[in-house]
This record gives sequence, C-alpha cells and structure tokens, in this order.
Amino acid sequence: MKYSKATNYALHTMLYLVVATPNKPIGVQQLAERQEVSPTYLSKILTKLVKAGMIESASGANGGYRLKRNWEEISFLDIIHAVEGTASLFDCLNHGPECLIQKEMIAAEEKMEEHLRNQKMSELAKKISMV
Amino acid sequence: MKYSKATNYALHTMLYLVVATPNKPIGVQQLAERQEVSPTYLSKILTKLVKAGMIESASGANGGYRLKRNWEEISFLDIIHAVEGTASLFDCLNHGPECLIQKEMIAAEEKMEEHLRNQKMSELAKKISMV
DNA sequence: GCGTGATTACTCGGATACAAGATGTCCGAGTTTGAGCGG
DNA sequence: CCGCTCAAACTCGGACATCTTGTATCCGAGTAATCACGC
Repeated sequence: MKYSKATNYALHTMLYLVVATPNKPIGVQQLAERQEVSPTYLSKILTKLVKAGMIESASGANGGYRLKRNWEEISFLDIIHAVEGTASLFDCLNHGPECLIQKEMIAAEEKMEEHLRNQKMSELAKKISMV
Repeated sequence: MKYSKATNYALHTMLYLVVATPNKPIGVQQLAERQEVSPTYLSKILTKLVKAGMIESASGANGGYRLKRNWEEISFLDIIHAVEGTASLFDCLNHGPECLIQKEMIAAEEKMEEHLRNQKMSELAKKISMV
C-alpha cells in the first residue's frame, strides 16, 4: 500500500500555487518542469483538482491553472481525496461493515484523516515563506 | 491506495487463531475455507507471518499453523507490517526526507499506526467471546 | 486607427501503450502421522 | 507385541499465469491572446 505518485504531484503543485498566488494562471509546462513530470500527465491529475473545485483552468494562450476562491481553506485531505478517491482503505470481504476488524481499521484511518484535515496548505506555505 | 486483500486475510486468520487457541495446529484448508480463498495463496501470506515470528507452521499430517508464545501482545500493526511491509506510505520524489509535505504525511501516518499499535488481537478476541 | 482573420500557445479529453504489483495456480520436494505387515 | 515400511496428509517454496491499477504518451479538438494585414 502506497500513496500514488499522482498524490505527490498534486500536493506539490497545490503548494506551489499557494506560495505563488498570482492572479495569472500558471501553465502546466512550468508546473511540470519543477517536478520532472510530463505536462500531459500532470494535466490529467490537475483535472481532478479542477473537478473538486480547488483550482480552475484557463484555456488558450497564457492559460494554465489558478487557485479558486476559498483556497486558504484547502487541506491535505481535500487534495488526497480528490486524487485518490474517498473510499476507505480497508474493506472486509466476507463480513461487510459489521466486521469488528473493519471497524478498527476504519477508526485508525480516521485518525490519519483527522490530521490531514487539520493541515491546510496555506499554513504550510507560511512556514516556507518564513525560511 | 488500498490495503491489499492479503492484509484482510492475514488479520482474519490471526483473529481466528487467537479465538480458537488450541495447541493443535490448524490446517490451511480449514483456515482458507472460512475466508473463501485458495489454500495455496493463503499459505503464501501466512508464510510472512511465520517469518515475522507471530505463528509457526507444522509440517506433515495434522500439520498447520499455530500461534507462538507472546501471541497476546500481537497488534494490528504487527500483522499489517508483516504483510504490507514497513515502508512509509508517502515518499516525496523530488526533495527527499526534508520535504515539508512529506513530514506532514508521515506525521499523519504515525497517527494511524499509533491506533493500530494499541489494538491487540487478543483484546478483540475478548469482545467477540462476550457476544 | 481599427476591425478581421490567421497564427500561435495553450488546455481538455479520449484512446492507447506500458509497467508494476496484487492475486492466484501448479507442481515438485520435504515431513510427520498412522496404518499395515512381517517377524 | 514390536519394528519396519509405505502410503496418506500435510506444508514449503519457487515458477508461472492472470488481472488490476498506476503511470505515461499521443493526438485531435477547442479556446483565448496576439500578430498581420487591409481598409
């Protein structure tokens, strides 16, 4: 079990956008270069963030991706859920949701999600700009 | 990102062994039937638990798998680590361990592991026998 | 100067290729139990 | 009754086969800014 590279790219891209915060959209190429990933693949991932309402895309020349309003409230968990989906990490195959094992696993997962929900990208950006 | 089916099988098998607690080893076939999985595949998974020192295997007729000493201390995390490995869920590809994003992700993961570490199979078995 | 059209620089989405890991099967080898058989 | 052999019931481990998912590329289509040109 591993977080996908896509999640890695998405988190880093969001952090970059939050740190930059220009009104101008930033092109996929520029975003992709920083992370050494192909622009087309990154674009695919960012489409998920667009559908989740975190960023918006601008077509045409000087196009790219830009933060949307409430960007200061975006948490790690928001981004991860947009990329990885919101399904729980563990499904008991035989017993379904009544399974005690499953209940414990989901409780543990909740602990992790709680931490990720409280961690906002904008907070992290502040730390960086202090350095 | 998902926990593998193998983890599901391993957790259920361990719970079954803890609830049963006979000195006699229990055959793979019996264990596999309960979970509707092929014996050979389950055997592969249980081999990992053997190497991790949680159970031991007995060859020959009336052979099978049996709990080892300190079985009362076995936690969910022990089992999961034996099956899934101990690598962290998130690796920042570009920046390595200094990456702030990675640090937050690992901190979140720690929260989940802490919960799983405190959850012992023997405790869960008690709850079941009460019902 | 000003509209109009062409060019350019982009993103979007689907189709497709590729790789890796999870899942599952097969089989030969080794091991223990227990039954059968001969002394 | 004892000991030997042999068959049966197991696990073990490696080598495959298969399936799913993540990763990545390619290309045609659409869109917005900018430039060129003609009036």
